[in-house]
Amino acid sequence: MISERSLEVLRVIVQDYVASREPVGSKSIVERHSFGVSAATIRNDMASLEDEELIVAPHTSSGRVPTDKGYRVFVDQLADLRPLSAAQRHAIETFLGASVDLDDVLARTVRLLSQLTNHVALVQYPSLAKSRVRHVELVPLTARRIMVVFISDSGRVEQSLIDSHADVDTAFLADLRSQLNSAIGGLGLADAAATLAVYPQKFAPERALLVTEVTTSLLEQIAANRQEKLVMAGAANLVRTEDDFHGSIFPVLEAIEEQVTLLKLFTEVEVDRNGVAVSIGRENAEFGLGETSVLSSGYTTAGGTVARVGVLGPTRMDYSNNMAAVRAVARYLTRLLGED
Amino acid sequence: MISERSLEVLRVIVQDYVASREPVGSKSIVERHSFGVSAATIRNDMASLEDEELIVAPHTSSGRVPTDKGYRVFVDQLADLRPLSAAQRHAIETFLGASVDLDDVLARTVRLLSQLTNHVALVQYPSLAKSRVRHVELVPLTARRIMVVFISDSGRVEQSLIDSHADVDTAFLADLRSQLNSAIGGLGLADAAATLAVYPQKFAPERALLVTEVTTSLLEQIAANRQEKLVMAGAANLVRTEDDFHGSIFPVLEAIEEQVTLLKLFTEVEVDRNGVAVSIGRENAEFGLGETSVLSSGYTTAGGTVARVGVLGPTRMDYSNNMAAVRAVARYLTRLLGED
DNA sequence: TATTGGCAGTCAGGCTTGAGGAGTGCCAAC
DNA sequence: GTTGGCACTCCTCAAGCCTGACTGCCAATA
Repeated sequence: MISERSLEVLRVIVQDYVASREPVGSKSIVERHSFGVSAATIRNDMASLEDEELIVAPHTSSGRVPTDKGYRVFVDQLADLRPLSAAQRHAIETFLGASVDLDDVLARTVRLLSQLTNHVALVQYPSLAKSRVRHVELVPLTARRIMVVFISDSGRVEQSLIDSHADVDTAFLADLRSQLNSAIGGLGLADAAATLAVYPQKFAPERALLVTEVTTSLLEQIAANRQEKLVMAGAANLVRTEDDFHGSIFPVLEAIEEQVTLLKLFTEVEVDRNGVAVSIGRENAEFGLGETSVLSSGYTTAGGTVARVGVLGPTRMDYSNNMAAVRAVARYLTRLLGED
Repeated sequence: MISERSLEVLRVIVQDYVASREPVGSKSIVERHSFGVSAATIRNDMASLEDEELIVAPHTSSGRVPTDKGYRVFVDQLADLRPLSAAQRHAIETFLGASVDLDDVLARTVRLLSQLTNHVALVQYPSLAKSRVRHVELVPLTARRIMVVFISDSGRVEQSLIDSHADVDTAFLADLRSQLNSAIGGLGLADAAATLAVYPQKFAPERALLVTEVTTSLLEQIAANRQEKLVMAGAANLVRTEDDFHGSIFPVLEAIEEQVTLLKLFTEVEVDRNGVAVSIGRENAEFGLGETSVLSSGYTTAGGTVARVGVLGPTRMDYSNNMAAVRAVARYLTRLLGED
């Protein structure tokens, strides 16, 4: 059984190690914190923490370092989210408040978050998969060329061009547009796709070809964009913390560019009591990220779709501060995009 | 005066140094290449190359390493663009050929180029500033909300939403749309902006407010997007080549995320006889990129606007191969986007 | 005049050694 | 349960030494 004081020892070990980058020993603990007991007693506590595999000694007779499990206990039980400073809050509001469209908001968000935490920041675009059709627009550009625009209620806009087989009847196109909108407007993407698949059948043969061209284009947009999208910033911070990675940061950078990996990580992890999900070290080993931790939180758009925003850094990071930053940014995003 | 053979010696020094990462000495040169003279003779040649500051010895009694000036001479006079392998050509065609819209093409391009060269690849979006208005679309979404879409002839599409002061008259909106298109369709952006600025004056007071809202939104889109855009991939390669950077790669990664810097570099450099611009080492010092080289080439879109595509890596890189890759990709891009 | 072989001098990098220091584990005493 | 003390372990750093690689110069040669 782990005593109350032992957990307190774990807390200061995590804190001191994160701050100093050096294994922390019993003596330095009694010097820097007022436990009211001697170093020998701390040593006994450390021995039981080591039995529980919460800390480990890199080599005989060195100070101790938290294990992944130790960080886990720290995050779950010991860390209190340090509230952001007034300056930080102010930065969030002024920096994000100034943005206009969705692309802009998310681009600013990653930059801001990477600066707040000094780590790599990630933002997931609102999922198209879970959102609904807000509007479809067909625009004749030239005699045969049509632009097809698809707008979801999460604010994403996709467009593509089609070159029709024959000259386009503008009046019919306007008609088709409004028909399409009443047919699939408001539907979820899966339903919309199902509807679109059989849609051309209703039309006379001479029209069906054009309609098929349009619906095909829409289906492609829906399908191609089921795949999620991610924005990233602050890769330079990885280099700064390079020493925290036992091997090279090469695989980490690779994993980051391979967005699929991160999206999976982002979506798999469960949110804790603070609304922040934390995945630590070896928990990410399958992704080539065995020495990194990922913090993430969700934000909600007007359409009610949820996406994630988070931070990735070495296991040895300041969880208190970073969790608070992630949570604050996610909340602000929800406020900004939700009232839309 | 530099003899013909001395230049040949410079060539093999560059080649061997790029390949081996080690300073190259006179002995290894005669071993690996058939100059038909002795090491002592090569030493004399190397002495004159050193007088001209084309090579330098990192320390007394070590082999020589090319200087920035040496690389410059190599690139300008000695490098022949090694043609791409059949596999590489094939990769370009299949990988880029499969893409659909502009975003997709450019996203694939950077990834491809970074794989072909094993360095950081960069692609600049076709400049909005030099392009023309292809089409403007106004879409009523709800009673008061309008989506404004702006399409340039370079293929870029921008959109934003406006919340109108009052309910929107749909018929008038359709009318306004066609009027706007005939007013600014085909104009360059500067002209379009000038026209839009005074456009609302033509309307009756009860209409002017709505028109102003629309034109303001369009002007914002034009203004906000004069600023260029850049896509990047392959940052992990920087880490792989970390040893080539005397200091840290931190400032390099920072400079890369600071797109303004790169855009300046991209546009300032002049193209050489091969259609590839090369900026070497200290030539980039002002950008914090004193140890990197940037290769770039231009591509042209249907609208005739020119943008750049390129590669960034350590000064010690395989110029022959990389210049060829950049050129090939740029040419393919021109073919792909030009026929649009 | 261009080239060559030889030789002395220089320096980086790797290896070994030894001293110093930090921290533990254990034990006997409180 | 807590404490002080002591022996032990192992990292870190600096110093010293050796080896190998390469140059620069010179006198001889074609």
